[in-house]
Amino acid sequence: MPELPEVETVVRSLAPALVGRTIREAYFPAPRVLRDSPETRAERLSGAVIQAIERIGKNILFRLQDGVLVIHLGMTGKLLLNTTPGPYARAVFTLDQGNLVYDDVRQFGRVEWSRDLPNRLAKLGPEPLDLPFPSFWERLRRRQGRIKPLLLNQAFVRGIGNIYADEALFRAGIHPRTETHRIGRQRAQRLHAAVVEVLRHAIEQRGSSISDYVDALGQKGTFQQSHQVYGREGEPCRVCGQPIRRIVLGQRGTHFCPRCQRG
DNA sequence: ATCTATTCCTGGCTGC
DNA sequence: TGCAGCCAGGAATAGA
Repeated sequence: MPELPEVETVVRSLAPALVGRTIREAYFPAPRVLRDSPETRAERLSGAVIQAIERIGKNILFRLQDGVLVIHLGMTGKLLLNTTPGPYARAVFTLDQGNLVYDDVRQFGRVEWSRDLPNRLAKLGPEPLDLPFPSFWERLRRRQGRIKPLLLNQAFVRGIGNIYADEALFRAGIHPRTETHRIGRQRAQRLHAAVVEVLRHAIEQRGSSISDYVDALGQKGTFQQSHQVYGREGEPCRVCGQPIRRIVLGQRGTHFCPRCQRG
């Protein structure tokens, strides 16, 4: 599952190879990834020079002269450099040197061209690694509901997904079902620090490879080895030995330690 | 406006 | 061994 650390790793692995390259041809074997973006046409992309590559939350932005190409990896999306397109290639960009293949088994991802920044990106919350605690606290105080779904809400902060929400809550010692208004300033401070710490650490480890995540060079991340709760149902907590529990919260699998994380 | 449930999609499990 | 049926989940969308 590509979340902020995985997408950041993909961007870092793409940038040296792609900045300055020209897209010669764009081909979409599975137009579903274009969703309802009729303006994303191969003719428009042909001849475009990639000026910069950035990450906004979980989105990858390719800055072109006259617009921007936005790719969201969804659940199983991969951007691969210089490979032969396989059966799940959904978009293929032939470059002046090499190629770039967007591969996505489940087609939850999307590829979208836009002249300006798409509106849905403008609606996203701030980057969690660029959000000082006082702003985080201000935003948190204005919200209702349980804390885990809020962390997943991209309008609250952008880039956190199911893995890092669970991992951050464990590190902060907060039960995922905790009502947001019951989190005081001190616990909020612990949560803010935990989010920053877990994301930074995961980026250093080049992300988590749970099922099939790899970067643009096909390399796996190693942060899954540092997971404290995600994917560890029934295994002993690394802090207290209590078995890790899994519940469904906000329609998402949620992992936590019943002893270390209290409501 | 804000929160919650549903839908999309398919490889890989599980269990009979 | 084979196969039906379920599961994973990001985010757009609809409903409360």
